[in-house]
Amino acid sequence: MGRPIQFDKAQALERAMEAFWARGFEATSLDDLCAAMGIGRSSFYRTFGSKHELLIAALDRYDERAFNRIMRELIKPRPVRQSVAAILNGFVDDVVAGPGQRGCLMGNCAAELAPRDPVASARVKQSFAHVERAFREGLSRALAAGDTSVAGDVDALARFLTSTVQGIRLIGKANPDRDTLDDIVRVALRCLG
Amino acid sequence: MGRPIQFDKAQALERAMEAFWARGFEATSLDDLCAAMGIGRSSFYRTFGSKHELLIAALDRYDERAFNRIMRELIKPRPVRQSVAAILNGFVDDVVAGPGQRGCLMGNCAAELAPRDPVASARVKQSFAHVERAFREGLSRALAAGDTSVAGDVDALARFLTSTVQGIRLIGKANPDRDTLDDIVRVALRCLG
DNA sequence: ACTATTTTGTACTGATCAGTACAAAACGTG
DNA sequence: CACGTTTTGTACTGATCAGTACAAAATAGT
Repeated sequence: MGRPIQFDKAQALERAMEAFWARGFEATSLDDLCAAMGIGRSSFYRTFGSKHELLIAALDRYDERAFNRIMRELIKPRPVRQSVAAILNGFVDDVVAGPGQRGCLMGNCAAELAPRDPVASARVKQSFAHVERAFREGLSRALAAGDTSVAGDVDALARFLTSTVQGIRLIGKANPDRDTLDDIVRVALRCLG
Repeated sequence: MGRPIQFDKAQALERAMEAFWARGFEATSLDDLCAAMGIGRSSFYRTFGSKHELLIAALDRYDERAFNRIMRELIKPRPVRQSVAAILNGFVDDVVAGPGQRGCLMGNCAAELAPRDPVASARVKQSFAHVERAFREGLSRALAAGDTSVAGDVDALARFLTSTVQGIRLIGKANPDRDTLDDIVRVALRCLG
């Protein structure tokens, strides 16, 4: 009963996530968001509450995507070193070929909003922890299965790889040059043991 | 002749740099800046031109500091591996003990302003290039002098270390935990050869 | 067709923003 | 002490911001 909703909530959230990703939180106005989502202000506030709540929802969506993207590579049946290389090279490909200079939404929010937005900061921290966990589980499973393509402290390696992903994406945002990023990946892979 | 200037321009720029560092560009209002610098709006515009010009001046100042900080360690007479370790551990110390969650001003500006501010982005890119050059020259000099504490492609190592510094500082901004950052440094140092 | 209910479009609100106008203040010089 | 010159404090401007108010529109049930 009542007037039916005329837009898809999930799709609108996806568009909002991309808008925040491309321009950041403060620089994306509500008019920008409404235009990107294809809805009016009324529908916006009724559905998403506030600009800040929308950001948090977008971060949650992004976090899920990021975790799955990494996990999908790590569970492939091959030496885990190859999986890690595929993950890092995938981010390099995004920087060079994807929509320009977006970086990582989580990294962007860490840079822009920490420490003045504790709620967003907590999501960023949580997302980094998820990425770290994905790497840790992937490496750990590989080691337990006798994979000799990596060696060393799995916890430390997972943290290092999380940092390396952020480093690559941030450097790539300022300087989207494949040679530079390839160099970074090549050296980073040496750390696997 | 005329009324004398009642503030120190260099000190005011220093304070402005710290304000941008702590809060970012958009989130730091002109009132914030004037308060931090201890001057009024008239003096501000007469001396620095605009908020954006002030940011660029602050970035230049920061770049010089960052380059010197890294160079100072690298020219010390000791295995270059120790210098690199001192540099990375120095950033970890900053994250853990310094004023909270500022990250790197250049990294923050890359995340917040690229790609919509080409002037600021160019300074960020330039600063990353300076850091890369500092590492490259330090490593290169060490190798030429027979230092066996590193091995491999000096260009690639310099790029990797630049990325690692950004990774550490960004991860540290979201999660200022010494154990995590120590792990990252420990693994990164393995990449030196 | 009329009512109750929900969504939508649009005009509005008060706050805040970067930047400007302008007069008062503080100097050196005569 | 008066004048030219430069700096300073403050009030102002128009634009833009996030969020709200409210009536019109679109449905289901009667």
